[in-house]
Parts: sequence; C-alpha cells; structure tokens
Amino acid sequence: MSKPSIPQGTRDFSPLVVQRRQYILNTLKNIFEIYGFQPIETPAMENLSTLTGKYGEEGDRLIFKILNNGLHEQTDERKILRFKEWEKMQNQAYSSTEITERALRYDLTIPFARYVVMNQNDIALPFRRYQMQPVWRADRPQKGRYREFWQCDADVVGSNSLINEAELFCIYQSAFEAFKVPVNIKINSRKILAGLADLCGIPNQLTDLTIALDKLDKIGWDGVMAELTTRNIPTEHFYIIADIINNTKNITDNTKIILVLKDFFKSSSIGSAGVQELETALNYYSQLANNKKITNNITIDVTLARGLNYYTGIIVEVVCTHPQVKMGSIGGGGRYDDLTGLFGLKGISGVGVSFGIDRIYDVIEELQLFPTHVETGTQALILNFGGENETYSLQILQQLRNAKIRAEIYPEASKFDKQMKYANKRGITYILLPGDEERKNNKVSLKNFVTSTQELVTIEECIAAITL
RNA sequence: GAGGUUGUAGCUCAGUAGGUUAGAGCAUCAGAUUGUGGUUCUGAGGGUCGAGGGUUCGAGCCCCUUUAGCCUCCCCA
Repeated sequence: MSKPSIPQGTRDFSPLVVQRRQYILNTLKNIFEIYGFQPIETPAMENLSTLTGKYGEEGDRLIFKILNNGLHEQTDERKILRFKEWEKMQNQAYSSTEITERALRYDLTIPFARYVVMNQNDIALPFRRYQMQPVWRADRPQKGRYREFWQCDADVVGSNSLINEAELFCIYQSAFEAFKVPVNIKINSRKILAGLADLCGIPNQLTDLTIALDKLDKIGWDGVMAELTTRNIPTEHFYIIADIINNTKNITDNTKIILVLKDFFKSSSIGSAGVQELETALNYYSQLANNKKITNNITIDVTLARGLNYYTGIIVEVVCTHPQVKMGSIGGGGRYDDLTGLFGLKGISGVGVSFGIDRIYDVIEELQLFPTHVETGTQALILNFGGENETYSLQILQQLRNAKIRAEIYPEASKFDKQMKYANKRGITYILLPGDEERKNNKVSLKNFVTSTQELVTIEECIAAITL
C-alpha cells in the first residue's frame, strides 16, 4: 500500500493551526464589520469563461481547470465531437469548452464582480462586501506560496469617492495593528504610471513599463534597465524614469512627494489626475485616522505596479517591514473603474483590498505574535472510573457544559495512568476525579495540572474555580 | 514553462571506501505502576532504503531513466 499524500501546494491544518487561523479570520471579520462591510460567499468553481482573460496571460495559465464529465461517451453526434476534442487535447496543449467549462476560483474579486452583475437589482449601491474563502492557483509552490490558499477581501462598489480608499487604508492599519505586525503600506496610482508612459511617449507599453518598474527593489536599477531593454522600451526614455524614482525614493513625507509629482506631471493630464487622487485620498485618510494610534507607515511608491491588469486608479500593497521576515506582499488591492463592465454592467467603479492570510499566518508565526488565548481547547477532563461513578460523571459533565466550561469525559474506564497521560498530552488544565468517595459526598476532586494541586470541592466550587 | 536540490521506520535524520542480519533519537504499544500525568527505567512492534533498469561475486551507496517533495526564476497573496 502506498503512503497517502495530499496534492502539491496544499496543506492539512491541525487543531492549533486552525485555531490560530480562525483568530486571524475573526480579527479581520470584526474589523470589516465595524467598517460596515457585509459578508458574501461564492462557489468554489466558476464557469471558465467568467475567469479567462481577467488576470492577464500569465494568470490564465494558472487557472485550475476542471475536466468535464463523460468525455469518453460517444453516444450521439455532440458527444462524438466532444470526444474528438478530448483526444486532441491528450496529444497537444489544447483546451476548449467541450473539455473544460468550469474552473476553480482564482481570486475573490472577479467572482464578486460577477455576483454584483447577477444581483444588481437586489443590492443597495454603494455595496460594501467582505469575503473570506479559499482560492486556487496552478502555480509552482514554494516558500509562502501555495496552490490552495485563503483570501480575505473587502471591496466597495458603486462609489467613486476616495473616502473608500481612505477607509481601506484604515482597515489595513487596524488589522496589522491588531496583529502587532509592523508593515509598510505602499500606495501608488495606475494613472501615475500611465502618466509616466505618457511622458516617455510610450502609452502603448504601459504594461511593459510597469512590470519592469515593479521589480526595482528586487533587481535594482540596472536590472530594471535590462528589463526595459528586453521589453523594447527605447533607452532615451530611461532618464525620465530614473528621474521620477530618484526624486521621490528617499522622501518619507507624502506631502513632499506629492509636490514633486505635481511638478513632474504638470504636462501630463492623466499623471496629474493620479497625483490629485493620491493627495485627496491621503487627505481623507488623515481625517479618518486622526484619533487613531498609527504605528504603520503609508508611503507613496511610484514603482509600485501590481500585476492584475484590471486596476485603473489607486493601488496599494502591504509588506512586512520586520527585518526577520522575508516575505512578499501580504496584502494588496486597488481601484478598478469598470470591473463589472466585463460582465455587461457599465459605469460601476469599485475599490478593494485583499489580505493574504496564509502569509500573514506565516509572518505572525515567525515573529511569535500569536496570543495564547487563541487556543480554545478543552478546559476540563472528567476521568472515568466506570460503573456508578460513570453515571455520576455524566451528570457533572452536563453541569460543566451548562456553565459554559469546555469539558469532556474520558469515554472508557481505562487505566488511571492512561487517562492522565491523555489529559497531559491534550494540554488540559483541569482534571476532575469523581471516584467512590467523591460521589458519596456529592463532591469531586479537582486537580490543576499546571500547578499540580488538588482539592476536594463541591460541583459549584469546582465550576467557580475553573471559570475564574 | 526553466533551473537547482533532496527522497532510508509514523516523524527528524545517521549510514564510513560498495561487503554478512540497515541504525539512532522522538513517537507508538506493553511493563515497572489497578486513584495520580509530565521525569526516569525495561522491553516490543515497525523498513521491498521513492520507483524501474544497469554495472558488480556483492548496491542504501556507483551509472541511467522516472517519479514526488522542497527551493530559485517567471508570476503572485
């Protein structure tokens, strides 16, 4: 018999890990709800046509496709056609709706856009929703990258106001504040990048420009220049690009960066619009954040690009700044002006942020920042002495649970030693010993495994002691 | 899609130069211990050395093929 295994890039989660993940999810859920966001859920699989073409060429490749059923059937003309497609696919890289019409969800944003279009008559715009569900990508797994992972998204659709951006910045602040994870929230605008392409006279190569620029902190300026060259961007424009980087990179005061950018983009209307957006959003943000204790930075980073090509306005990305942590972005988002337009509903603008909770987990773990109270295991174990004592034990068990104490009984009257070892391994603090003597006196021996103390108490006293 | 690296007990890993019967720690089970866990002591079970082929008198070790995990690039959370 071969050893069981799980698919590459997926993981099992043991109790402690699940409890910690739930702590992260609950923290985010509480914050989302404080900001007035409502939960929705969408199916694990979507029609493939809903997903293709939305994530760029590379993204399409990484969509997990689901094989249609009944591909071998050849009972009628339609099925014979499908069977031929299936044979074709086995011999070469080929795909068609005859073979796959469904796929696993790649992110939460596109399904949300689809949801908004389908439910447009029932939802009140502006619609604020959050969603916490797994997504799947056929990427090659490596550190901090999985094939199945969870995203937690909060989006607002149906509003152009930059108050929304500011609120989402606040959500990031509140969340990482709660997790005690030091982060830098980098912001930029796609319009600034478009303005840069404008100034370089290469508006058609916006994507090439941004992809290269995005790698600056990874491969350095020399690397970026090489990348720009391979992407056929004329070298005579490099000085403009270098200019904007050098004039903004070491400034921490966003107000000053905005002044620089205003001057830089004075001849580009789209670039100016981008700068104006950043200024307005940051202004709203400072009003909202006025009374908050801010521990994390928000900084304008003109090299921030982000891959998903549906973004049109302000974009944001969160990176952990702790020197011990080597991790890519742990959250990101931005504004997309016409996402629902892809599904036939024009003129609805949306903006959203995403939390990569698997990576956030890894960071919190690495920095040992998980609070101990997230462990919600059993508080009290009743040892089983069998016979009448077992009956007595079951009564006590109910009383404990009625008092909201997480309790269980050892289900077999096994040897004492075995039951004790079980309690120890489970990390249960309180052990109740309802033996003959205890039962006759309507009491119970309560042992505290942490302090190794034991006392004979009534059930009420026992409950009081555990509840403390 | 490209490259690197590792597969030996449930887990983490040793395994010398190719040489008899493949080891350790942890874990599991049993006992010391039928109402007192963690520590300790004793014992036991557990392996087609990832798979297939080759070289050799002889392969866990050398060669080839293949497969899976991990890591890097691409891209991303």
